[in-house]
Amino acid sequence: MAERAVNNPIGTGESLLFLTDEQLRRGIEAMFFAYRGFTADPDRILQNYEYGRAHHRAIHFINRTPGTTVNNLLSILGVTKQSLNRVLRSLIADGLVESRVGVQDKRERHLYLTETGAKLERELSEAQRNRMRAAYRNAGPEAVAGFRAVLEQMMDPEMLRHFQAGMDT
Amino acid sequence: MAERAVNNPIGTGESLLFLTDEQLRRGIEAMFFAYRGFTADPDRILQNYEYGRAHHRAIHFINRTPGTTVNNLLSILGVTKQSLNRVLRSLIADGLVESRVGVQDKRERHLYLTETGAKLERELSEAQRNRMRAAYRNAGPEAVAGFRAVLEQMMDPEMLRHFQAGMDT
DNA sequence: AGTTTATGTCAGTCTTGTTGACTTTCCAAG
DNA sequence: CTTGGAAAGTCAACAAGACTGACATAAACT
Repeated sequence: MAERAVNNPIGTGESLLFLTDEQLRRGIEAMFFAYRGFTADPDRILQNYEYGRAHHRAIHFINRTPGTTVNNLLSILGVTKQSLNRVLRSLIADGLVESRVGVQDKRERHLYLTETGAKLERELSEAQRNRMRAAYRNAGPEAVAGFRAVLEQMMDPEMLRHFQAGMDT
Repeated sequence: MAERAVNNPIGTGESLLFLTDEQLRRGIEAMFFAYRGFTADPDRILQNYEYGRAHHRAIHFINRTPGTTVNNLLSILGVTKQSLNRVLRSLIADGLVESRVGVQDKRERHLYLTETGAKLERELSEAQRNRMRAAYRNAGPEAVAGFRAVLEQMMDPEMLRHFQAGMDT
């Protein structure tokens, strides 16, 4: 087994993985450089609106789960409520997000995109999807499955929970 | 073709890719959540040293290419020199990085990790490699190849250049 | 000699994260 | 029923790390 592994460092067959520090380092740098590309297009667009990445994240997840509460958004984004609040305040003031007091629990605020908010969301996600689509196409179908599998394994358990929660919506 | 594509959205066979916005959205969120996991361990460690992610990045690439110049580091990291300078200044002051005046071109500063710097680098990269290794193992060999292929496709051309430059070192 | 390049620094701003203190609302134990 | 704590959200102040712009120095190039 050890011998086969040496001959097939990251073989595609039935061999086990034999991973050198060097190969792992390349994976790490791939993540670093790719994430830059991943955020580049939305970042460019956001400058025209005087918003930042934090606004993009809020808009994305409010769009994914309309009516989500501030608290739920907090645990998804992993920031403090004060930090998120500043972002939400500006989005609400600018009329991109609507905040409705909860019916059952009046402490909660349920968040929705307005038509303006949905329009920005589409502009941002279209740019990001175009890049993702191009990457998927050029890499091929098997690569996409592998990409998703490794990324899932890289998540912390709670992040994985949030990720999978978005599957059944 | 359209029919087969519908039946095999991201088939592994000879079918072309048929990508719904929903599938692309999952890929986008996978990147978001996975990047958090990717940086979680180093971030935790860095708190003990009163450093941030910016210091980690500098340390990583100085370790990858010892003797690199400030200018080269700038184009890899994609930040302004003022921003990088603040980070380098503190690392040099704390004795983790050494800056040597260039021999041929005395305007250049060549950067090296000291023994202390190399020690922190090992601590950080070990944590990050462990996570990457675990993700690779759980996802399997074919997944790793796909992961790398998609990430490369996601990079901007200049990032890809820097990424590939690190292959032959 | 004059220009460009590589680096460093000062000052000021912006985004986005943090902690601390506060209000409103809900719920449950006495 | 009341009261005290927990939960959700808001306001204020601060810190890290990015940015721009201006300027300085030294070395290299033309």
